[in-house]
Amino acid sequence: MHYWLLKTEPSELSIDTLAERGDAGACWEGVRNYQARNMLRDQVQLGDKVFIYHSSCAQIGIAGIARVIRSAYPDPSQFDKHSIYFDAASTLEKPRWISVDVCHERTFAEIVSLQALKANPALSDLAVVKKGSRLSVSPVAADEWKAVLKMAGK
DNA sequence: GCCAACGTTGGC
DNA sequence: GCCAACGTTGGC
Repeated sequence: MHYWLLKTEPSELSIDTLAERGDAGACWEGVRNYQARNMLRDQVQLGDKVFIYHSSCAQIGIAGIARVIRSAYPDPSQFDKHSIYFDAASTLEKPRWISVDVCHERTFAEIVSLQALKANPALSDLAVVKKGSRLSVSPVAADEWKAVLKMAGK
């Protein structure tokens, strides 16, 4: 099992919205970066745990935990002409973009802020604390996972 | 709204 | 294949 960090703008899909979906979970769609796509396709596995990170918002940071309930499959939004994620160059036979499904596991009592993440020396390698990091999917080491849980309390 | 960092595009 | 121009991301 591996750990990941998934970025989302809460106005698009927040940890609260994810919680409302319950066991059905949500499709993690709209990843349009090849490096992130490759990780979704090749490495993210059923049962993996992910941190849900809120970006571009009032409270930036890790908001909670979700679990992968369906591994790599073609991102439906690439075929949807009405979606902002529509990609005319992608075909059913050769889909270009990949989704996974995740379901909510836990919302932290308080968001573990980016500031706090940056202040923790144990997390200096976390992609999200690095300047210019734009990957929407990034790996989290087991000890980093534990360190964040500790910061979240309990 | 600003701007640094990064990714993609396209002319050559 | 190089690289300048452009677009996007995302923290501040």
